[in-house]
Amino acid sequence: MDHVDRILAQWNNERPDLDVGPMGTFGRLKRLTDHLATELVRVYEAHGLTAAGFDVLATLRRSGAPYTLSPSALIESTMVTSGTMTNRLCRLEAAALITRQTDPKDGRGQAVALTPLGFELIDRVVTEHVANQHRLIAGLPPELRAHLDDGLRAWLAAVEAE
Amino acid sequence: MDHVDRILAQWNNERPDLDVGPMGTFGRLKRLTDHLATELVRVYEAHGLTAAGFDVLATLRRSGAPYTLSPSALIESTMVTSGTMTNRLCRLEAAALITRQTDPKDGRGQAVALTPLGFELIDRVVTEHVANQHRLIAGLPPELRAHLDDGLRAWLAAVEAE
DNA sequence: TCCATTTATCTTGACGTCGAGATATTATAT
DNA sequence: ATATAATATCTCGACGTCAAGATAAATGGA
Repeated sequence: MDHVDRILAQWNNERPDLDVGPMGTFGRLKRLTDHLATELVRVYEAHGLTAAGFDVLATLRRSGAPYTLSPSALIESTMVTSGTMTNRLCRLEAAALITRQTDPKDGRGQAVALTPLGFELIDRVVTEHVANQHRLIAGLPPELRAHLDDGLRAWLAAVEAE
Repeated sequence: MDHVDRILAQWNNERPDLDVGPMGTFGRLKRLTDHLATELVRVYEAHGLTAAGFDVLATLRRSGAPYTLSPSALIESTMVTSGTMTNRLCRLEAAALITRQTDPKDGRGQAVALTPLGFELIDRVVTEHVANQHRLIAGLPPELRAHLDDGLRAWLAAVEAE
């Protein structure tokens, strides 16, 4: 009988006509994600980064040398709008963690690249980030974790298939 | 080999020193939650509500007659800050979906109550919302869904136990 | 060649959120 | 009784996000 169960019990009282079974799944998903996001942000902030900044720097870092992508590619990877990406890039550029140069081949395009400073920073933060994720998932027994992974993978595939 | 698997493969290439197994779980969790949130918002917006507004109205509705709670109780239920709740309540009050009255027993406190209009609205929206959740989870086979629920419940309990 | 269309990015305005601090009220200790 | 602490809510400023539209550059067809 956790927080979500109590919510479901309230709905069953007030709206017995509704089958609120799925609401339990959605509710735990959201609540869990919120908690985890809060914990992950701690590490970013300890290094002066936001989740948004981490997202961009990590995408550039894992893309491999020369750690350069177009804004469009970053938008695609991170699932945000172009306005959001412009804003993220402006802040990261101001912090000297990335550079922006116009593509000589296509005057419309930009090349976003990690600076040495940005590379150093994201490499350090990612190491801590992964350790943080290990810590946060440690409370979930391996078998349950495997089941969770199966469910997440299947559901995500179903949702993205549409 | 989904989107998240590709990210993990990139990290394995670039940072083979890191054990990024948990990142797969975190990544699918976030990606799935983002997709689902987008779908849920469709229903709210079809009725002129935001997710924030729905959250408050639903909390009041399921609390039962007289559909009245203090801002503090709403903050507790919805896991937002006091500033956020004040902002939400102002908007809902302006839309005539709730009323705010100072508690006669305690001059510091307020009583937030659904108006008849708010009650009507949230009852209609919740019905559609639940149907929407049924639709979104339909792509996940029952056995996988049961495993997912087990994992979510256990992990949430572990995270909230700290 | 030249105009219309498409593409890539940026701009703007509105909203939701948080954190820190302000204000008002009540509770408590002396 | 009074000062202090605790509580409930609100205010303010900053940030991240989105949607819609603006700008600039490349492409393609007549």
